[in-house]
Amino acid sequence: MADRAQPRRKRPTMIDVAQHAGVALRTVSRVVNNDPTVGAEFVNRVRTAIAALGYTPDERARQLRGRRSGLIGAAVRNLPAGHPVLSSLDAAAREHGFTVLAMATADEEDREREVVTSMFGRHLDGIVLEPVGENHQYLSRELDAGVPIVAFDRPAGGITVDTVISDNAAGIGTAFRHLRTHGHRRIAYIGDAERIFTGRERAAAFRACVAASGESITGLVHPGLIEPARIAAALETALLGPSPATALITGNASATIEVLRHLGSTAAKPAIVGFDDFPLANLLHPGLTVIAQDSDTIGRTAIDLLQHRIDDHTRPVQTVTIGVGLVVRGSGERPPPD
Amino acid sequence: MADRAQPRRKRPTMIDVAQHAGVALRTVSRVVNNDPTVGAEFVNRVRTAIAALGYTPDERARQLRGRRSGLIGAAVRNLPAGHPVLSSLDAAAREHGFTVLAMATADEEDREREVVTSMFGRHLDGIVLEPVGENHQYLSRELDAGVPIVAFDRPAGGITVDTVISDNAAGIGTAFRHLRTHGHRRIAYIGDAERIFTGRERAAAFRACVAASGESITGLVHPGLIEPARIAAALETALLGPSPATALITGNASATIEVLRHLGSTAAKPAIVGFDDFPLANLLHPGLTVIAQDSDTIGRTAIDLLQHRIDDHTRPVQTVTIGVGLVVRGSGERPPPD
DNA sequence: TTGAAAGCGCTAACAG
DNA sequence: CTGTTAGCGCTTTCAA
Repeated sequence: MADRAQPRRKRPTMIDVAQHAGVALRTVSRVVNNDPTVGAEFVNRVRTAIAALGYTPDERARQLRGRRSGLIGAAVRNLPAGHPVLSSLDAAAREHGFTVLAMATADEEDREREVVTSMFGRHLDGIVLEPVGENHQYLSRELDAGVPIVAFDRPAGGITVDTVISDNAAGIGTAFRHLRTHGHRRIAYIGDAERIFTGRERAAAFRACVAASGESITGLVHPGLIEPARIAAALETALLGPSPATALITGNASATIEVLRHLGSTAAKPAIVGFDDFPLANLLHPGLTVIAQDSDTIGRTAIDLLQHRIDDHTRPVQTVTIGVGLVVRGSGERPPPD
Repeated sequence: MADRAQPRRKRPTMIDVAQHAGVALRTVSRVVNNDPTVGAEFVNRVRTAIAALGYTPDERARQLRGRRSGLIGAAVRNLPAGHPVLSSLDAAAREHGFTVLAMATADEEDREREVVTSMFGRHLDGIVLEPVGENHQYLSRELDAGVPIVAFDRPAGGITVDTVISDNAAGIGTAFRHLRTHGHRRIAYIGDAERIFTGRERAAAFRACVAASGESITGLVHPGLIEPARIAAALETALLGPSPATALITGNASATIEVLRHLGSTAAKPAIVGFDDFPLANLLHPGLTVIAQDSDTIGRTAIDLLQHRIDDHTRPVQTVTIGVGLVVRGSGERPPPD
């Protein structure tokens, strides 16, 4: 509380430091940037003055003069709710000497645009984007200007950028075969809407699996919004029809949770393999068998691609597909009722 | 892929736009900032030039000249792992016309300092901080300079700033009374280390509850690191001693999860009330009864305090305590064995 | 209503 | 090794 009321003191600038130390502006700049060609005596004087005045460099001015900012923008859907990739992005970026500046797109296209535009305006060293929607043409100008951009989780539409995605088809295939191995013939899929890239890919892969198995697909595929009523209806169709499913594949973590919630108030005990792992999946009874994305590798790969693009903006654009794993915990190994 | 190889085109500046439109620099600036005192004809010419060149203002230069940045920094422990407050911070900030720039402190003091210093250097409009460690004296200079800072979840040590915290003592009290009401006499606490503020507050509140109840406290209070071995040992002491506990209060979400995990491989079925709610708490059997923090109100309050501080940097510093709630789901209503 | 010129705080050429 | 001098791209006095 001390002196909050005193006249807002102006922050000292490099000039103030130079005067205080009795040296030229340039010398202060050299000391601040650890230029080795400064005499020990001068370094000392400047350091003392900096400490005395409490000087901190103004990043805005510094960068205006055209240095790298050391900042990578991460435009992600949500900041909080289980964004495992963001933490590995952050860790990997740190190892490359970058700081991650995260902003949420709230899964809205307009918001994404605002966020990314604001990042451009700040001249960050690069941008990692979890694209929302289908059209990212608005990025093409910056792309041409050489701004490094990497997309992850879903591709950016209408532009060609380095991209990191999970092997969704392989994941669905693995889940399907796992359930078949455990004796299931009627397997249903409940997942996200197909206007979302991952929802589309996973539903398509599932349809291909069913077709290859020779089963009739009727009543088995349920893409759509993740909301209680829709999920309840999908479950009813899948589990109570004339040729009911004995096993489920859920298309993402939200779908899994909604399905489990609904099943909790039901007698039905289908086998379940969920797409996406989540922290508490092993506390359930039985534990939830999942297809786990390798979020750590996704994050690291995104940063690697960005670093390469920063180093050479002419290198060929690359799409990297990251493998997924099956984590067996019990829910996917329940046999079908005889 | 089109033309990635072409010579990196320089981004157009305001001067380029002015030349292209055949007007003065100042006029372009006026148009960009929606200054109404510009002739319609000029506005048109400038707008056309902007579109033709794909001009975007350079925020760095803009802010260097001393405007508000519209950015609020959020220095939080982790970006991903269940940070509910961050999302409400983001939402509330947006309503105030701010964008949240989130950076992770990784719960390391040095890292926090780096992050916050970098935020200062960027001259953000304010900073919301989840403090790490005990000493935040290094902030006092900026504080005196009038930079608005708000702490949440834990107080910042050694400085006086607006603060938002949950009513930890009330939460523990509620949990304790709830378990007593359900017949428990021996209630144990397993929580975070006491060098952490919330760990300290909750353990202290728990001790006070036990003392008030007249029970002996021996073997009941277990603060410390959240790691399997320590939790296992604590559980053993609490549940298998000469006067065993029949109910548990866990000090935070990590502790709860570790406790549940351990109990899963055990015959013991104590009643449990966890501090902190988490997404899947209601999928467990029985559902987990928790003390839930009001993260939404915490986030909104932090932004409100920041806004007020921005509007008037002389106003008295304020600490706001946010109430917590009891969510009954089953685990906390188990009776003690007779 | 529009324009010319002076900086914001800093780094980068170029001299001394 | 150190100092002087231009700007970076923009906003802002102050004139026209």
